[in-house]
Amino acid sequence: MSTDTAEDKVRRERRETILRAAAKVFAQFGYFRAKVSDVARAAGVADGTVYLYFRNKDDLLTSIFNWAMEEFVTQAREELPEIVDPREQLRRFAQLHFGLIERERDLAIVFQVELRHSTRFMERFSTTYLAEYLQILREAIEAGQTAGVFRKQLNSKVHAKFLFGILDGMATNWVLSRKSNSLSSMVDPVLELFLNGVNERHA
Amino acid sequence: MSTDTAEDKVRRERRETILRAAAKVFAQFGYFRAKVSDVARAAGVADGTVYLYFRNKDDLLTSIFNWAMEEFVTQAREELPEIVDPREQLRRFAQLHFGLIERERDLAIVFQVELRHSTRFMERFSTTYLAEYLQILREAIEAGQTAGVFRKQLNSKVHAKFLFGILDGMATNWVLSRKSNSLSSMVDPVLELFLNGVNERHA
Amino acid sequence: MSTDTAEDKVRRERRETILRAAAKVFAQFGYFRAKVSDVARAAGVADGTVYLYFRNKDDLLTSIFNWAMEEFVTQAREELPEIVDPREQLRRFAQLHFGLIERERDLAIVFQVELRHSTRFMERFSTTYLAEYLQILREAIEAGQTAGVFRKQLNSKVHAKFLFGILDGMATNWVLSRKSNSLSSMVDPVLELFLNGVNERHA
Amino acid sequence: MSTDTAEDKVRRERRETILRAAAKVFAQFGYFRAKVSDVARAAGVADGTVYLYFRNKDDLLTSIFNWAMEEFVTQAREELPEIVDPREQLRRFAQLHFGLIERERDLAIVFQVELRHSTRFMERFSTTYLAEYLQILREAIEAGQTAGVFRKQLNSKVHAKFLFGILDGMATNWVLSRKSNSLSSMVDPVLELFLNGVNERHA
DNA sequence: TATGAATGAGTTTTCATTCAT
DNA sequence: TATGAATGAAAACTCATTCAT
Repeated sequence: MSTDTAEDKVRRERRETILRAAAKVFAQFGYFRAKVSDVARAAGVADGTVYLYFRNKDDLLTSIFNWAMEEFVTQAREELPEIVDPREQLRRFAQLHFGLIERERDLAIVFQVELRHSTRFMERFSTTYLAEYLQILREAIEAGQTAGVFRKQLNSKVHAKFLFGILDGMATNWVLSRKSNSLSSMVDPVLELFLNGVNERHA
Repeated sequence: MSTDTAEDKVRRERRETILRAAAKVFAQFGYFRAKVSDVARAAGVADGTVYLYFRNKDDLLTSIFNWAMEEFVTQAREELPEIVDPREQLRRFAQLHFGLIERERDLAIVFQVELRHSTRFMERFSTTYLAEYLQILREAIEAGQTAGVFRKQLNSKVHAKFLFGILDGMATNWVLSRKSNSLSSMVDPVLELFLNGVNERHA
Repeated sequence: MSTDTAEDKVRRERRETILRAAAKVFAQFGYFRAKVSDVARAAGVADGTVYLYFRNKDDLLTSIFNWAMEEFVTQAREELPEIVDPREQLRRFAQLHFGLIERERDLAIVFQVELRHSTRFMERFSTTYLAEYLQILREAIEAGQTAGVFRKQLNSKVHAKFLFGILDGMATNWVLSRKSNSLSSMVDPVLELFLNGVNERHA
Repeated sequence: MSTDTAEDKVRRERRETILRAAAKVFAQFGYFRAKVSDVARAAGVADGTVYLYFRNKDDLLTSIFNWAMEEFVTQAREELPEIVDPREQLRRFAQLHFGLIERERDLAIVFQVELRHSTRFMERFSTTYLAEYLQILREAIEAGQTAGVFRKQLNSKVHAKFLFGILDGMATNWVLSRKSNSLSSMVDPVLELFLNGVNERHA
């Protein structure tokens, strides 16, 4: 407790300021076209200050990634267990996913677009957060199979990937399209499609 | 016709050599990390020669994009009309999509990963080829609705996007994952899911 | 006198702490590669504190230089007059020189290596301390000539430079070599050579 | 033969132009204060061109070092065997040393001053060229001992170091002093001192 | 048409120094 | 006096593009 001083707080806040500025600038220009000095200016600090909080330009990207993923996975792990119906779990999961994307558009652009061209990020993503993401989906699907609402013979791992693919693809589309009609409003149609696809009645 | 001399042919072939080299190099290093001289070396020509066939580095990317999209759309426009069942049209469409991705892995990496971080490309893609892609899907869906095999009340435009989202997302996953179990083999499960989702029986 | 308060003493001591830290750090990394913050850390003070005692990084180097030279020249000026034989004066001088180098290895590295690349330092060194150093040697040589133990026709100024050149060169070698067998033990062989070279018997 | 084309020659000459420019600029400003763009300007080429011939700034320094040392050692190895009297061999060696220093003042400044603060260079120098330099001196001294003109009991290795120390020290002094009265003219006095010091008559 | 050496604009990163606390 | 976070100037190095051959 006593270790979290006022100075620590100031430090944490400034770090987040720079991180949000980086997300904004990377979202606007793309990671490679963005200059560190753009980030600094957007954060209202001197160029050198960025390097007091982050090792280098690359570390900014990594940190955005970790920040966003942790927020999402933590939230999902907290909320979902409270929901009984597996179908509603999946719906809630999609809402969380799309909600975060909508709330943090800059982060989302970076995440959906900029991070994808880095093998390193993608490998790390695949083995850590994505694995966790898919695991959460899989648990819900298997719960649904156990509960008799999803067809038993479908491969929960494959269908978890399907659902991720759909949600991720739509997120990318939304992020890349200017018009920006609500992404959240797509949750119900998408889930309807998916749930129809896996529904027990259609064995 | 008579203007398409042997020299023109040589020129066209060398252009394609460079383009394939660019796809390979961009796929390996990423667009921004790839050097024009890497492309030149991979193509077996001098650095300057690249500029005799392409305006600049950016033009290489644009050209890869157009080349790949044209091949795909042309093929789809040719083959699909010959298929009667709208469900088989969709399946064939997915096969074409995944087949191209598998056959031209370098192109696919560039297309799925590198092109995505360019707003300019994505805007252009959205308004031209993607529009055409979605239009093809939409026509098949509407044909299915007319034929009474797909639910009438579903929004053909939205569901075309769904299917694109799923296919595109899976293509990205396949491209980014090392393991590379067949992508084509996923066509049937994916289509099963989608067709179940839109099937008339599940109104 | 009464102005030399306890506070002054604290100040003087802290100044020396920083100076020794600077010598150590410069010796280890070289002046240009050494950071002021390295010096501060080695001295156990904050970066800013260094600037309360020294104008800038350069002033640290200048101050090391003056400190070392003053100690040496003062000592030589005190001890040598008490020695009668000019040959023993030269021997004692060499002992003082090598003894200081051995005792203050960090200072010596800075002095022998780091200071040499600065024209400014070397000019200042040449016109002040080196001049004094050579003057001391010259006086001993001339005393030897008067006493009839050194050849009269040799140029005392030139031979003072010779001896400095030998001693300085050996000091540099010792400083740069890892092995570090005693430098002091070289005093006698060196002096034997030099004294043979200038001995009256070989006119 | 046929491999040394006109292009190779142009390349070699341009490399040397840049190397000489680097020596000049490093000599004037010191290695750390000199900018690569200063070197480029002095050589009459663009900044980037420097990097077509040298890996980095450091490589410029290394290359100056190798160039100078190779020229000296080669020349010494060629000329000395033709001289019979070991005393004249030493004298000729000193003339070559001082002659090179005088002829290539920029190189000499870099060599005597700039290179000395680099542990890396000094280690390399000590184990390669300096070792060869000392070996040449040692052979001459031992030849003198065999011929009965130098005292047998003196340690040839130690005295080779002495002579190097004297010559190197004088070279450094000459290089650092503006006045620049001839360095070559010091060869005879220095050698007189040294030869007197090692002369057989003074056992 | 093909070449590849030369160019020089552009960007990340470091670190001496300052100054509010 | 002491601190150390913030500053921003400065420089090495890269690489897309040009152009003389």
